[in-house]
Amino acid sequence: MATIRDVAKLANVDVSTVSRALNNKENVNPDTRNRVIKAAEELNYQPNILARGLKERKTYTIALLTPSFGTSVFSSVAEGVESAAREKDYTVIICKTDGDPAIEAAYINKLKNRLVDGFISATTTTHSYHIQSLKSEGIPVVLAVRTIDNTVDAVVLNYFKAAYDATALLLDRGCKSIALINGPLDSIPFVDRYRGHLKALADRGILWDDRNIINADESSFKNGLEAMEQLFMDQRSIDGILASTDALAIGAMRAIRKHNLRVPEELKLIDCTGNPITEMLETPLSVMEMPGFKIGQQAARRLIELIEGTGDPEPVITRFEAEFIEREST
Amino acid sequence: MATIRDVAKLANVDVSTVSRALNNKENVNPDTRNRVIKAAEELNYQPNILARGLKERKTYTIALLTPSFGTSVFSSVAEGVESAAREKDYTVIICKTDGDPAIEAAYINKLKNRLVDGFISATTTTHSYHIQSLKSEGIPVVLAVRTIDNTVDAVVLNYFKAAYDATALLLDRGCKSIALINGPLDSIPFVDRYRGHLKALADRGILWDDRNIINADESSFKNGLEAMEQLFMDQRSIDGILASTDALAIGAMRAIRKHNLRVPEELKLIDCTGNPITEMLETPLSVMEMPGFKIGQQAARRLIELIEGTGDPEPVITRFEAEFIEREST
DNA sequence: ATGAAAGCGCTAACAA
DNA sequence: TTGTTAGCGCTTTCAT
Repeated sequence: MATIRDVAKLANVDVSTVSRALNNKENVNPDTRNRVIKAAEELNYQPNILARGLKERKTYTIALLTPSFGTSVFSSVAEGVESAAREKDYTVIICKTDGDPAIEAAYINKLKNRLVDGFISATTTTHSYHIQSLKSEGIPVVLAVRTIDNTVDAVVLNYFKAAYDATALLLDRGCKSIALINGPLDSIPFVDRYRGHLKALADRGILWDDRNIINADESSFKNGLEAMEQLFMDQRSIDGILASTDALAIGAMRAIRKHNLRVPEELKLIDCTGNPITEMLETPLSVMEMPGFKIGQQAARRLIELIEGTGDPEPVITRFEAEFIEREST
Repeated sequence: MATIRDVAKLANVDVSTVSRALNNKENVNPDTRNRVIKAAEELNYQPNILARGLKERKTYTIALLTPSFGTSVFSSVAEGVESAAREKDYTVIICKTDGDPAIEAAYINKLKNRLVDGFISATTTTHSYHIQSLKSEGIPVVLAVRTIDNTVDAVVLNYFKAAYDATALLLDRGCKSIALINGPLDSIPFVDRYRGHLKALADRGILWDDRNIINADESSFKNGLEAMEQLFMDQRSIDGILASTDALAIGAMRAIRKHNLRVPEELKLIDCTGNPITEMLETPLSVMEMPGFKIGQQAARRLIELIEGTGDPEPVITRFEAEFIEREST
């Protein structure tokens, strides 16, 4: 593996000149620069990123903290992060935390010491202690999917509007009694959806029934299924469902199928996340699609701005809008 | 951020002693070691991995080359890799290649220069040039999901047996005419499944109909759907389907649903991959489950063996067996 | 415009 | 057992 020294020798200059030439610094004779570049090419020289990082105190790598990759919006977010990072010639380290604060803390503690230049935290969970402390140590962080407060950069969906619009749409389609299958209210995205749903109802002068709103402990298939079963048990004639996430929606669909209700004739459902999988189900779901890829991409771009000191030094919260995609559940 | 020097100063020893004490080397006085450890803790000292890597020519980082994370077995593989790597205190860099050899080559070229200690290539595609060249440069590589040949380490499923057993099972359940919806035959896993399927048929003395075997260009939802439509168009009375991957199976189910066939009464289906999502579908699929997580885990463990020079120096191909999980499609 | 030299934080060979 | 020292490959003052 060729080092800067080999290039210097071949080009008949000092290593410092090679460094200058290859990094497009001022004050290097065009001829010399060309000679250096040619030598570098000839030797297929690749700078040692460790050595450079040690000197520059910069690694051109970022860490992505995320609970999992599987069938959730986080896989799209991860793909977006990777894509934007690669564009800028950054590399991304994955840190699967299972949503466990201890694993998150261990990762942060290990990596912040000069193995990464910054962190993206993509999660819906609520604890924020480690993120805050990172922030206070001056290490660049950006949140994806959720916000904490206005002091830390974040890239999220306009959850409020997505839920508002979905509810309004269900109403427009003639639904008389709509239920919300939501996640835990200790997470801002779920709170916002809850509020959006209620506001849409209120704006139409509809009184809501608390029993039609289920804030499950967890956004999972099982919880979606159970929530729907509970709705059935209550014997009320729900004809519209707003599900906050894919897992919740898919779980609900399973219960609906078991009870032999026809979708969308007897019951309409809108899913507020809409990963690609929702298109492939036996009953393709109508969704307010959350652009996970774009969110990841923007989070990475913003993080790199923060790292490189370009762009707005003040925290910025970017909100994407969901797009309604009508399929067969409405 | 505390450096080794700070620790040395606090413990009143030389930096080399600190290094020895913290790395559990021989020949260090227990008292001194304790003093050093205490000082390190007090300062929350974390060794600078770049500096150590520069010296040791080792980064404790591995690269995972994979086409995508979304709804495919690769997300499980990635989770397995991350898990095993974290256990050994390694870190993993994700390299999403979209299956594009050029992106793969770019990643390899960038990272092999001392940013990673080795590579895991998780893909089903067929080209292997870059992997071979890595191997020939003496850089540790392990394949996951597919094999190339016996010269490079790999962790795979026993695809042959999975397809054989699934076919036999369908036959045992009374299917008279079974179709195989498979991926492209330039990929070893698909070839093996093809052979397993045929062998099971042959062992029962069943003549197969070539029209019942569809080797799609790509393992996608769309191809699964189209394959199934084609099977319907041929007007033959298929009563069993063996689908090689989730996407293919889910696509097939969509077509089956459209044609209003009852599953499993009129048509039984076994999916040969079985990611968690297949459990959540409206018709939960019976699967020969491919343990993606375990495969990723084992690939990472083997790679670390290779990196650290422990374990068998000869290439080893590990084959996991699929497990039949009966759900509602059989 | 170029070279000499220091130093990033660590490990390890050698000396004491 | 511990300290001294060199050096990993690079960037960047400071001289020239």
